[in-house]
Amino acid sequence: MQTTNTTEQQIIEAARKIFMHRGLAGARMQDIADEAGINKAMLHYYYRSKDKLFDIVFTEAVEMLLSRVSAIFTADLLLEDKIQSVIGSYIGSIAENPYLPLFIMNEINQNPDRIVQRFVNTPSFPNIQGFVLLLKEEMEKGTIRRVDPVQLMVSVVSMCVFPFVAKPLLKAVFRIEDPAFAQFIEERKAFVSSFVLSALRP
Amino acid sequence: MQTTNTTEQQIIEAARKIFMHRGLAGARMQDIADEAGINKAMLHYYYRSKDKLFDIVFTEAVEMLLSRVSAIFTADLLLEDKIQSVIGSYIGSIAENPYLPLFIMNEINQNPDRIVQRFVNTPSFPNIQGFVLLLKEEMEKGTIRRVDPVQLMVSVVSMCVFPFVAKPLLKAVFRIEDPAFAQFIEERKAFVSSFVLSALRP
DNA sequence: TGAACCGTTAACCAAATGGTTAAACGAGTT
DNA sequence: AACTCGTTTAACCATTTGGTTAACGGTTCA
Repeated sequence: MQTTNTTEQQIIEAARKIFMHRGLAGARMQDIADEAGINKAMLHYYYRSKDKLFDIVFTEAVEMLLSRVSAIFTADLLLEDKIQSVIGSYIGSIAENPYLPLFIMNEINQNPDRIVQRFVNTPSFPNIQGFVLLLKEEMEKGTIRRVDPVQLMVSVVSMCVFPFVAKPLLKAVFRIEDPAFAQFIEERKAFVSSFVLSALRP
Repeated sequence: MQTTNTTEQQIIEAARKIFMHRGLAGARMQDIADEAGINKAMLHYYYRSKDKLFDIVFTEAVEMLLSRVSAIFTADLLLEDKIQSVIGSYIGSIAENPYLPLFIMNEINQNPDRIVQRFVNTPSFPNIQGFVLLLKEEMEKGTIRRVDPVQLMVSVVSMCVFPFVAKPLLKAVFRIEDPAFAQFIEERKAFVSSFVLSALRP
């Protein structure tokens, strides 16, 4: 993300790129070194081991993803215009880092324990409770249909994130070529928000 | 899946299990051999190389996933009761093989070319066109709201599949423990169908 | 000038890993 | 009993890979 040029930074950036694309098991220390344009020994000089280096990249990635989820569930929306802008910027932010979700999903599945530890001290942990209450209020008032709040939240995230996770498969099944896929994503911003709002009509 | 006991079958079953959990890069031939309870050399005796063995497992998996997607987009539904049963059985079938989607998404991302070749000769390739026409008819008639058919289809698949792909993350974020997660999935069947139907109300 | 220090590198090492091979095994067959 | 032939195994091999080390080079500072 940053553009500093210190060796440490170069290594992290290279590691991020390689780990995100190939995963922990698929990444080679040599590839990371090459990507950073330095000697392999430097990786160990700055970050003792492959696991240590991976942990840094992974933690950072989780942080990034969670802060995005947080943003979407930040209170005082559900006002029709707000939900539109929030979903739009959510999809937009994933589009900037399309490999992030699959990377995280995959590594968490490989080693579910890792995430638990991360969570203990992650500051940007999504505040679910607030949003749930807000939803319940609206249902009480009758402004939206009664639905399970958690199911709803999972659905919104699903619709935003899944297209990126499944991109190559979707491209193949729906015969969408690459410039068209970008447009598909762009259109998706409007679609998802109107779809959700429509489903919530009382 | 099958319960035959021939060595060849045992190997495939073991390979399926290991590859699905660890991916191509993370899987070790020794682990597969151990899982099958045989010598490592047997793997090469029956299936020349790791890649060949992986291809078989992967192709089979894609077949499985696509046939499920196909099923959901098989014509003459959209009748309220039918959509409910189709989505229900779709989610149910994924629940029987919860690692399948993430496995495929991930491996396709690692090597997008693989899927293209597979597709040429896959019999159960989803017939999108028929479903799109059906949707357009209904929109014409005014029985459902006007939406982009592809966006809709992607949304349905997203809502059904994503919870399995993101399971560990969802469990952590929403504090759902394991028995409760199964119930969450069970409830999801009804939720998704009613959510979709509700969103499509004219 | 030269010692101390940090960043950097080439060469090296041990373990892991995919793959091979030659021999052994075992059920038919003659 | 001996021969055949598909199956199985232990031992082995070459390469890859994460990690280490010793030396090199520049900068600082006394």
